Amino acid sequence: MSDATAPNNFLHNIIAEDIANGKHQQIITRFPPEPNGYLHIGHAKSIVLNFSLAQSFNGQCNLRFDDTNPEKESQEYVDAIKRDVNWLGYQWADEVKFTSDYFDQLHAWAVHLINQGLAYVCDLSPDQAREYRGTLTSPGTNSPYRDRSVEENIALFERMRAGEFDEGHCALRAKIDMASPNMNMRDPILYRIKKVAHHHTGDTWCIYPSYDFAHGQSDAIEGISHSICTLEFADHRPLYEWFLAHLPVPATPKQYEFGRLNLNYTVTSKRKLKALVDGNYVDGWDDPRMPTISGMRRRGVTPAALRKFCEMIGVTKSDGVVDVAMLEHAIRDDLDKNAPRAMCVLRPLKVTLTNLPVDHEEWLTAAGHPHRDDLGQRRFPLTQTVYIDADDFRVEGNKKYKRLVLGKRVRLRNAYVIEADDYVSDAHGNVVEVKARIIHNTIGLDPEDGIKPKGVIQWVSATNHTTFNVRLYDRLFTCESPDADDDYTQHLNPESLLELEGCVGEVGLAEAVAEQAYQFEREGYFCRDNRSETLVFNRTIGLRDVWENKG
RNA sequence: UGGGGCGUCGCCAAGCGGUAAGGCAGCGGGUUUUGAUCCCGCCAUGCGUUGGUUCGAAUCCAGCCGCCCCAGCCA
Repeated sequence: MSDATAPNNFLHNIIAEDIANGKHQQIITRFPPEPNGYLHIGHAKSIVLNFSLAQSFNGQCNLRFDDTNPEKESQEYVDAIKRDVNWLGYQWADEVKFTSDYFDQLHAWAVHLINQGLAYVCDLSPDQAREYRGTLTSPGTNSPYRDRSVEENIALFERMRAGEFDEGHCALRAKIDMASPNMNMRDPILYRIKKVAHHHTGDTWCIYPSYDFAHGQSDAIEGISHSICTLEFADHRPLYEWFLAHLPVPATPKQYEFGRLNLNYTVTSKRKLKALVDGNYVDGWDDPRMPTISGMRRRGVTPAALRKFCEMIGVTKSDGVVDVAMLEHAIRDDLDKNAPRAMCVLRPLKVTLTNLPVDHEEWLTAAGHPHRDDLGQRRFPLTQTVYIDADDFRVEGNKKYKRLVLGKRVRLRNAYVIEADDYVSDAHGNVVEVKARIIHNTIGLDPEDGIKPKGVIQWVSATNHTTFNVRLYDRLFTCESPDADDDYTQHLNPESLLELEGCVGEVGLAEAVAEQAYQFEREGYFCRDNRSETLVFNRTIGLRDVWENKG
């Protein structure tokens, strides 16, 4: 990444020290999603963290699918995740890895533990196991199957693998300490029976390793130097280390935890996002209102903006809630610098320029971007009738209103200053047409009579333009912390999507490429939708607007 | 009432014993053919709290208080 900086977070410091004191020469990190849903902005934080850390130290970052639970996983998610990581701007080292690639090794290590007398097949049902586990404040009780002989355990585990038992009939557990104050050490499950086909290994297995039994060892197999995960796994670290200490693993990776991202006004729980999709509250995982990477992409958010945001928020172990305003800032910051400008009228109001002939067609040019010559120029025609936004005309103005007012002047952006002389209204009193005059010799110049316009408004030729629909998005939730409420759907914003039809823009917009950002001047940033057959623009985000904020 | 983690400006976050960076938001002003951008200025005598150590503490020690996570054969 050209914008890859060296964010100095505590993990960066730890790695720098490990290199300085010779503990590691080669830094290898990994991003290990379970393919059970689409990636969201919380994953983006982890992706940027893992890849940028590796880049900072000339190391590598692997992409490993933590696919130990075939019931929830699918190839669709695998494909989507790879696409999203690449789109964010990262390329993993070597080929994509799967925890399921290590199932043979993991199984052999399970047998190793049994042979060491450190694992046993337990016949307790899930319910019974819960009772034996004890509670947060009281120790558990040893399973009655805990002292089976090595031979019996080997035989039973082999029968589990062979499919002789039903799901839930038994499980392989580590023999650690049922009285441990750390719940994870109370004889955790190593393997459970799941007679489910796996998206990557098919029906080769009917027993699958648990997250705990698979993760650290997979890290060891890949030579991961720093295994970074979120805070809720901190309690698993002793177990992670226990496996590495009791197994003949090729390396000893270290686990470090950081605080996951929380964003106000949005949900970042994969479960809840899936419910929004399944409940048809949104138009799929890539609905532009979703905080998923694919949703933000479709909305028009750029990879650079997301990376910038991730660097802005930092990485610590404290769990806070980041203000979406920070995300919005990162998006505007990138788009302002890179999006070519164009004029677009969302709610067209006809303006007849009475002192121009009916067939007038004057081609004007404007810079593609106010500060970037490399973005070229654009051309559009000025004709006798043009459209301006209905909000940009008032019969009566006031000191604050800086647009067109009857009897007053305003500048048509990139064109002439005009003065409104009259207007036409319909039966309901709505203004349907404005009659105005151009002030001659005002392109690039102030009126010769010294009467300057108060403001500038965008416009589009009424006879030569591009017509399209525009989707205006607002935040999906009206409450600041929808994630905190199980009944979060009650906080859904009924006005999160407003589709405008018959919007008009510069002629050049007809060739807009999907996902390519534009700034529609005075309105905001938009990009052509990447799914619609017809011409549709999604509003990524509006311009920062002091006027609006003050009502 | 067990274990783990965290508490610095409205939000995020530097700081690691020498007298509180930065960003976001906000406020005030300047430039501007986008009420945008850009530019300038303002914004924590105080770092959860109470004591202690020290010439000196956000930083060290002790005690409180508050918040988050853990009792899936989920990850």
